Amino acid sequence: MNKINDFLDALKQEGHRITNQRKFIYREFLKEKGHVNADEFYQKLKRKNARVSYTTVYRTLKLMNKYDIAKGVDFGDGTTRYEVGTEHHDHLICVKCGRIIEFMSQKIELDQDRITVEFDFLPHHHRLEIYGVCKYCRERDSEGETPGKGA
Amino acid sequence: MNKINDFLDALKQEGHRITNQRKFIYREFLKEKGHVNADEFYQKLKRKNARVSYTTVYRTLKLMNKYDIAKGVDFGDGTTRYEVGTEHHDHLICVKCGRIIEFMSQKIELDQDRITVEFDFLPHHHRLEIYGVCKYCRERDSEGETPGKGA
DNA sequence: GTATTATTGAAAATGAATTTCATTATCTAA
DNA sequence: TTAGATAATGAAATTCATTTTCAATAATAC
Repeated sequence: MNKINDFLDALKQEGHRITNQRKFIYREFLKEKGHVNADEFYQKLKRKNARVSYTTVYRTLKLMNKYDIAKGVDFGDGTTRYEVGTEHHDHLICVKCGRIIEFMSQKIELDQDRITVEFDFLPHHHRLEIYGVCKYCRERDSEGETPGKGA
Repeated sequence: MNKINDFLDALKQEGHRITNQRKFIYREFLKEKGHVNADEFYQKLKRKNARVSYTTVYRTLKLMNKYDIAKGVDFGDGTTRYEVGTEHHDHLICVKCGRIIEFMSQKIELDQDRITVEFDFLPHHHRLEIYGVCKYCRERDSEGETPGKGA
C-alpha cells in the first residue's frame, strides 16, 4: 500500500466507501505539482465546478495522508500543506517568493542515523527545512543595483 | 544584542518601556528548562500569583523571540513553543513521552551548506527534527515483555 | 430492491493566535 | 517632581485553520 495509485484500493481494503467525491479529489490531487493546503485545493476544485464541500476536501486530504498518497507538511505559514507522494526528501524554502525546492542527501540521512545511534534514539521520520533566498530572487533583486540611482 | 541578558537593554534601545510585567516574565523565562508554549508558561506564572495577563505573556514571548532571548519552535502540536537562548541546535523528539533532546552536528551543518551551494540558495536558518522513540520509553516498554502472558 | 450505515455538507464548535480599546503605567521634558 | 504624551496592559472580542456535529444522502451488503 505504498504506491501512488492505491488510494481507492486502500479505501476498499480498510472498509471505507468509494465515493464520487473521493475519486474526484484523488484524481485532481495527483495532478498537483506544488504544496497546496486544504483551502487552496478546495478553491481550485471549486473553479472546476466540482460539487464537493470544503469539509470533504479537508477530510479526504487527511485520509490520503493516512494511506500515504499525500504527505502533510508544515512550512510555518499556519496551514498544513500537502504534497503528492511520500518519497522522502527535504526542503529548501525561499522566504521571498515562497518557492519550495525538494532535495535529498544521502549524506545527511547517514549523519542523522549516526546521531540517533549516539543518543540511543529509534527514529521514525524527520523533517529538515532550510529557509533562505533562492537564486531567482537574488538575481531579480540584484538587477536594480545600478549605482547613482539612490532610493 | 545576542547575549542572554540583554532583553531589558534591547527594550530600552528600541524605545520600548521596561515594565514590571516584562521584567517578571523575562526573569521567569530564563529559569525555564523545557519548551513551554504561551499558555503553559502563563499557567506557571499564575501559580506563582503573578499579576500578569495571558495577553502580556504571549506578547512578551514574541518580543523576546524578536530580540533573540527566546526562540520559537514548532513541534507540530499546534502551539508555538519557546526555548531559552538562540544557540543553534536541532531536536530529537520522542513521540511517546514528548521528551525533547537537543543536539548539534557540525557534520550535518556542513552537509547542508553543500546542498545550498549546489542549489545556489542563500540560507538564513534551518530546522531539523527527528521524531522517534527515546531510549527511556523503549526500556520501559520492553520491561513487560515476558513470554507466555499474552494480552 | 431494501436495509444498513458510512459519507457528505452546512453549520457550529474549538483552540491558538491576534487585535481592539479603554485604562493604567512608564518615560520625558519642563 | 510633576504633568503630559504615549506605550503597555488586560479583558474581551476577533480571526482563522481545523475539527466536530448531525441530519440528509449515497454506497454497499444481503
